[in-house]
Amino acid sequence: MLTRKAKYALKAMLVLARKGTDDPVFISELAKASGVPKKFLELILLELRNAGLLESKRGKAGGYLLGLPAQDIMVGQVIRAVDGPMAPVPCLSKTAYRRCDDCEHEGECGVRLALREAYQASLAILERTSLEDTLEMMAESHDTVAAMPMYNI
Amino acid sequence: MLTRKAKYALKAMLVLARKGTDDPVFISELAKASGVPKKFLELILLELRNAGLLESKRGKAGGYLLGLPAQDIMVGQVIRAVDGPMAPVPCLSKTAYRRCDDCEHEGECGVRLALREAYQASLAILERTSLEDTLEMMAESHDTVAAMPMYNI
DNA sequence: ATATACTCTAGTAATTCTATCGGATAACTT
DNA sequence: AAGTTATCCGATAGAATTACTAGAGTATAT
Repeated sequence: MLTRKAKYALKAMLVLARKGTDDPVFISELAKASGVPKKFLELILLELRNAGLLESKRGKAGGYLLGLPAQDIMVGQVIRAVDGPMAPVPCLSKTAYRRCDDCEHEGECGVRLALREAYQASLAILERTSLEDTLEMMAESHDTVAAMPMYNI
Repeated sequence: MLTRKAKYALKAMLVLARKGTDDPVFISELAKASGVPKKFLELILLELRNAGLLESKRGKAGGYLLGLPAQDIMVGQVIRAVDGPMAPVPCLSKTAYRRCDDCEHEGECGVRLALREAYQASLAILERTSLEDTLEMMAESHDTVAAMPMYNI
């Protein structure tokens, strides 16, 4: 399960991506728009900024804005920035590889092999789905709903 | 990240699958073979049994054995049995669907759409990869290692 | 009977998650 | 220069989850 933190991060990033402006947005505004507790969001935005996904401006008229174009920020990057590595076992992680302390022959580790393909498939998609792509899916799904016949007039 | 519990569950199930016998195996034996703390394993095996993936025999000469043929037990089932639903957000879960309390229009929820494909891809693989398949992969990877030229004679 | 092995309910220490507090720092305004 | 506004950041705290462990109970083979 995704942590609340990662969920909040995605929400906030999507709000910023949809806004599409070059003017920074206040945390308070983002908090309201995304429904995330302001103080918690502060923390999250800071982490996203330290990961290079956001830029910030301090002082009056400060706030946050995307650090890259929305099509260059991948869903996987956002999750990884706040939740850490996504791999089901450390020995499958690309960004934070670590040997499992409990298995001696990694090459033949059943758990690793059982999860490997599933993880790779999921990762491939998370690493090529951008915020922009997500916005498009949102627009489409909205159209779909709107295009559905209204029987209950 | 997979919990240790799920990892232990997979390990134990794989030991049983490899054994391939119809005689029950002691928890203590299983604990030694899989490197899982015995008391903890007890708990895990019980859950796997309650999920129908294992059968048990009580009393002297008791123990555990697979409840189904190894090709009919899927990696995803094992994980779900001990860790609960695998979906990144409850509104994507097939087995434990729940509306997210924080998003009102589910159809247009960005988080849901951002994760949907990746989750489906991963799930599809976890639900069609059996213990038997995993054993085969283990054997293959073992062969591969063994077949590698030995330069350091 | 009795020894053996699973069953099952609690409990617990450690860690992680989900925030919140409060003050420091930066920048804009007047 | 002073005041206002907003981010920065370290510390903290309660709740939930994880990873076990204890111990009493129950079934079964011999």
